[in-house]
Amino acid sequence: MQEPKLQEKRWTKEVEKEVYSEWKKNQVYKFNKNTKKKVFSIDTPPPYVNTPVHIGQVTTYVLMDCFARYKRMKGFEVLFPLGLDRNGLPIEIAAEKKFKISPGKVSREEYIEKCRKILEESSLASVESFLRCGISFNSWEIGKGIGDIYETDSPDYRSLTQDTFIELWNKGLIYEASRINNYCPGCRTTLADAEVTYEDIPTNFNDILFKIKETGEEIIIGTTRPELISTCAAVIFNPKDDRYKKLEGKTAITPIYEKEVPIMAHPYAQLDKGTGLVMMCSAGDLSDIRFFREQNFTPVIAIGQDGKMNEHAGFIKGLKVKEAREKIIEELKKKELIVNQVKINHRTPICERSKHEIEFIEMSEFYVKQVDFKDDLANLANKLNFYDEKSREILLSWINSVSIDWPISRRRYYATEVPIWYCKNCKETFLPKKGTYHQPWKDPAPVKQCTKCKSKEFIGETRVFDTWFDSSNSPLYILKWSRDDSFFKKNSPATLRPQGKEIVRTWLYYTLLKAYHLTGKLIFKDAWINYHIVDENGKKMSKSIGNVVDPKEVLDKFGAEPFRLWSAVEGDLSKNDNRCSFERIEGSGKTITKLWNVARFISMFPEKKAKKLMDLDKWILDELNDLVNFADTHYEGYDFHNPATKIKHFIWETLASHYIELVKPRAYNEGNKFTEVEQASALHTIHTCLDILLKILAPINPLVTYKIYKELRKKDIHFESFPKSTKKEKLEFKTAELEELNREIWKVKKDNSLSLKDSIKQITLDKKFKSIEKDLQAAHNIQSIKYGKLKIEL
RNA sequence: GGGCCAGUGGUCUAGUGGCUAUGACAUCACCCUUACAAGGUGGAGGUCACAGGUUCAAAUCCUGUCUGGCCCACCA
Repeated sequence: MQEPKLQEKRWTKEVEKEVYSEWKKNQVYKFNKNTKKKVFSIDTPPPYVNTPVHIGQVTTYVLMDCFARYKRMKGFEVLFPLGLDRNGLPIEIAAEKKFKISPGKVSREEYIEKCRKILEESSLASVESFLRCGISFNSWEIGKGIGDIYETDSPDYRSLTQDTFIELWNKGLIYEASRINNYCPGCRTTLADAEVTYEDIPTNFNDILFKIKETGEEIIIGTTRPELISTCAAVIFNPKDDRYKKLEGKTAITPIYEKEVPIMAHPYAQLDKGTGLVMMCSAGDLSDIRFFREQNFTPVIAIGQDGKMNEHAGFIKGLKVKEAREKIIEELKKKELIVNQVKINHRTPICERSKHEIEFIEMSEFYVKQVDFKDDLANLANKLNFYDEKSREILLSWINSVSIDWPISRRRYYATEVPIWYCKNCKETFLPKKGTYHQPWKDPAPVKQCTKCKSKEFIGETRVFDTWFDSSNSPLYILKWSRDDSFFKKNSPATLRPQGKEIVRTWLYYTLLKAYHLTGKLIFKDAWINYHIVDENGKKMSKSIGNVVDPKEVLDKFGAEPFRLWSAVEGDLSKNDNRCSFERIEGSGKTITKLWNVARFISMFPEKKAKKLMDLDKWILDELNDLVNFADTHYEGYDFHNPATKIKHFIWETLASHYIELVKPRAYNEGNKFTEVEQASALHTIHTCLDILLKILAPINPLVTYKIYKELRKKDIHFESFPKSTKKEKLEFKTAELEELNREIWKVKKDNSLSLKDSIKQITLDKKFKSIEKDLQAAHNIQSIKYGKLKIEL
């Protein structure tokens, strides 16, 4: 026996800092491009830099780190880069707020400059929580190398985005068209359907009087959008609706505007909704748009890009949509044209980001074809492995619902520019060469002279890309598509895409779509879709409720290891939301302490080679072997929850309470009651146990296992290989039986107010325990043992 | 409107037909036991959301209801 090799009495945050700082300094997880090992690649979600990192986000990165570390121990070279998302609206909005600017009022250069100012301040502050959690990203340095931190607004990344555009353009998969689109007045830009959500918003349902031109009779039409009466192009009723059959072919006159419109039968009108009569306006909602396309009506757009009514709206011109609605209702009331008004909850499309109500406005945008490829995409979705399987449905139902192509151009500034120039004279389009970053609004055109009309003047495109057009490149970027062909060829598809379920319809879908267009294949094999960390009461964390937990607070209070263990133990994030409870995180800390103490205890004993193993030692190694198997198969399927729960139980119960208590006397061997061979078996086994335990726990708790292993073995545990299972031993007794026996003895002593070290005169045991009788006798201080039905005599 | 998932002691949770329903946290009582009071032992606490059905047997299977969460939808 000696002094414990682990000096510190407990695991602390200070030791954590020592460990992760050392990893960062020595770049231990750097990606080796020339490796001979198989590559396991993780297409990590780039966090948005301008919002503080959320506890849920950190939890998902911790789990990704578990995957990465496990794969390293299984002999893979792991590509695990950190990306930072820096494009798009939130940055612009922050800049507008802080510097009181808006597009149009300042030059584009100045506007972009202000965005960069905002980005400088946000810098890498958000990354610190990742570092403190011991996450094994390949690099903590920003760079272009494989595995380095990348930024989505770097010229390197943006040029790749432009390259994908050029390639898709050349393949004929992109076209420009003028269509009615989702438009967010708050963000002042077109949105794709994927960026629109719905909310029930209370609004008035107004019954309005229209006149029939031919007969002079009045009809009643219900609508939530009276401000759009000026754009009404038809009145419809359901073909099965007998009430209105007589109106077929007649003409209705719209109130106030006095416009004559046809009345027709059409299945869009539902019998039981409102009065059964519907006024079809251009762009009141999506069904209107479809109707106009189908009927070949020319839409009249009454709402401008500023979200205000335009000249088509007549007397309500210049008013914002909501004001216009109030104004026209007032006017209709004055003329006694409203016969009824009811408050209803109307399912209203809103912008996912700014929460403004969506309007439908016609604009010219670039589109990526997707409607024609729905079947191919569904096939692809069926080939992708989903963890958990039920998440596949989210993607499939989204693909199924896609009805228009993907509008990718936006009228904003801080984003990747659409790389096109136009001949000023004949409007011929010119795309640049791939490989460099282009800013057509300020850079000269890639050609000197128009190939068609010989003009020498060009206009650069001013529009930019949807941020999803950028984000959906991430796997192409990290695998060096179009940059390092041999690397891409060797390592594509990527292994894993981990991401939140709420961005299945955007990030996951668009990534698959783009990679399919560009490569014809799946771009990753596995998709691990995570649910959310919610607050203690199961409510979603949100800024407005004020229940968002800052990961720094958790790390300051409890440290990384309790947090990491909690992340794994708390629940399976691929199946359910998990609740964030400080009490539970703190509780996990006790397990870390227990582990530390077990290791400290074992470190007091010298290591010995065992000539022969005792049955008790065989038993614990067997138990651990089961645990190795269990962990290995579950880790393989990205399940760390079930193994973590079992490992925790093993540490507290099987190992600490039962095995160590029983083996102690033989390990100490005071008074030489045991032979040298028997003692050696104990000393060998406790060290072997600790080794294996540390290794299976290393992916989950890298800092503490690293430290212990380093102190005892002088090696980096994370580059050891994952333990392999061995043959099962044949033992007379089962684990549950042994544990029950111990409990029974402890209970009898306790009931008789004896100390645990007090002796027992005689015990009668089942014969199956014969092979470990010496250990039982010593541990429980038994004077004599007989065999038969259990009986304890004090 | 359609679909999916869930409902188990105060809280969270395991349990897909079979002993007295698992475990954790919290709570209460007792105990310094040669690594660990950030420990140990023991106790209290549940009509398994509700109603009906299938079965020798139901937390578990079926039907319906209620509640919560999510996804989709052309609801004026």
